[in-house]
Amino acid sequence: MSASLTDSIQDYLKVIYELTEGGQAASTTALATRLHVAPASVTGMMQRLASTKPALVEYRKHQGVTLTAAGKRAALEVIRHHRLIEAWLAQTLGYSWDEVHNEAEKLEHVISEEFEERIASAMGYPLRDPHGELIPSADLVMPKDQGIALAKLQPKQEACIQRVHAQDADFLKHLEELGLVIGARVKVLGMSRYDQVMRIQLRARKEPIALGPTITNRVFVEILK
Amino acid sequence: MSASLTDSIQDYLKVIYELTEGGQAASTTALATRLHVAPASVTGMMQRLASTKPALVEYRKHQGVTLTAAGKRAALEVIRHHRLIEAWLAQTLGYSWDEVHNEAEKLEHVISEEFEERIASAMGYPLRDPHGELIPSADLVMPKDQGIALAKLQPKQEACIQRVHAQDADFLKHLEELGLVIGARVKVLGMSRYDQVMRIQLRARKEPIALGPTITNRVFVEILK
DNA sequence: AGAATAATTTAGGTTAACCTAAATTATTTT
DNA sequence: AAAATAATTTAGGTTAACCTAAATTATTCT
Repeated sequence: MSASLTDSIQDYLKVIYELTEGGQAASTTALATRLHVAPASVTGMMQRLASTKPALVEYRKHQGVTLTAAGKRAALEVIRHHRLIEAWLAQTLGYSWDEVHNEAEKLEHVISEEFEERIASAMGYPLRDPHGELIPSADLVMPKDQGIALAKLQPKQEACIQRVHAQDADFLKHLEELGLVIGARVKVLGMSRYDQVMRIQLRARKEPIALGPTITNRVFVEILK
Repeated sequence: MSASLTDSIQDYLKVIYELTEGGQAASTTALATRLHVAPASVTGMMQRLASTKPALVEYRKHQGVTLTAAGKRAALEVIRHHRLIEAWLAQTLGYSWDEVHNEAEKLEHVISEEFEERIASAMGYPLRDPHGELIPSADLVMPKDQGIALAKLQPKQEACIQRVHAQDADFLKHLEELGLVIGARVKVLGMSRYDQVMRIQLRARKEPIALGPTITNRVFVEILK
C-alpha cells in the first residue's frame, strides 16, 4: 500500500487536517507557523505532496491546500496514534494532560499497528484522549463531536466540560488551576458583548470566574438538560 | 550537555558498544554488516564521530574504532532505553520475547528521560529485559554479568537459563519451541568435541535434545550448585 | 486605479545520511 | 617476496528537509 511516509510528511498532513476542519483550504503561512518552518519550505513540500503516486494533497498556487482521500487517511492514522498514546500515557503512567502532548508527538511516528491495537485494546478502546479530543476509529473515521464552544453559551445555561482544544502545557496547567478540567460543571452567569469576557460559576468553586475568548473558544461543553 | 544525537548516530554507537564488549576495536565491515549500510558510509560516519566537540569514538584508519567515555555513555543510554522498553512491552502489553526487539528499536530514540524513569519505576526498576540482558543503571553503569555460555558447560553439569543473546524473531521463536526459555533448567548430557554439538536434557521435557554452537554460544546460564 | 503591503513562490544553498565506483592499503597465499 | 584477495578509504553523487534572499503575485488602502 503506502510506501511509509516520513515523520515530516506525517506532521504536515496532521496540521493540514486540523487547519481544514472548517472546510477552507490551509494557507502556506498558516502551515508554516504551525510547523515552525519557513513559508518557502511549505511551498516546496506542498508541490511534492501534490505530485506523488496517489496525491496526498490538492494544491493550487496562492490558494492553499486541502487533503485528498489518501492524505486524509494518512492524517487520521497519525491523529489516532497521537491520541491513543496520550490516553495511554495518562492512564498507565500517570502523565498529566499537560505532559502527554510532547511525548506523543514523538511516539506517534514510530509505533507499529500492532502497538496501536495493543494499547487500544488494553484501554478498552477509548473514545477520547485526556483533553477530550475524539480518537479516530481503527478504520480511520473521525467521530462527529456534538460539543459546543463555551463562548457560545447563553447566560443561565449549565454545561459539562467535555473537551479542551489546546496542547500548550502552560495553557493547560492554567486551565487546571482554574478548575476547567474535563467533566467539570459550569453555569454561565453573563457575557459582555464587547470584550467577549464571560463570567461563569464552577460547581467545584466558591467564587465565579471571568474568562476571555482565548479560553472560552477552546473549551467545549455539553449542555445539560 | 550533549546536543542530542541523531537516531543514526545512536545506532552506530550502540553497535560499536556491542562489538567492542570483548575488548577489541570494531571493524568497518562488522559495523557495516550490523547496520545494513555500505562500508564507505561507516568510514564517513566514523570520521565524523571522531571529530565532534567531545569525540564519541577513537578512530584509526584501518584499525577500527572504540568508544570514548562520552560515546560509551551515549551508547549505554540507548541500550538502557531499549531494554527498559522491551521489558515494558512484555510486562504491560503482553508482547512475546520475539516481538519486543523491533518495536523497541524504534521507540528507544524518541522517549524522554521522563518516560524512561516512569516505566522503570512502574516496573520496580527491573534488572533484566525479556531476553535476560542486563539493563544499564540510571547513571549508566552496565552491571557485570556472571552468566556463562551453555557451550562452556561440562557433561553432568546442571544450570538455569539466564540470558539469550539474540534478537532475531525467528531464532527466538525456535528457542522457545525447544523449551530454551529464561529460567528453564538444563542438564548437560554430552558434547561432541568435533562438531560442537551438545546434548542436553531440559527439566520440562521428556526427550533430550541436541544443540549446535549457534545456539549454545548464545544461551547463557547460571550453574547450579 | 495605482500604490503600498502582505503572501507566496522561485532560486540557490546547506546538512545528514546514505549510495556506487574507483583507488588505496592490508593481509594472505603461493 | 610477489601476486592475489580482502578490507578500507576517497571521490563524487543522491534525496529529504530544511534555510535565506530575491522575485513574483495578491490583496488592501487611499
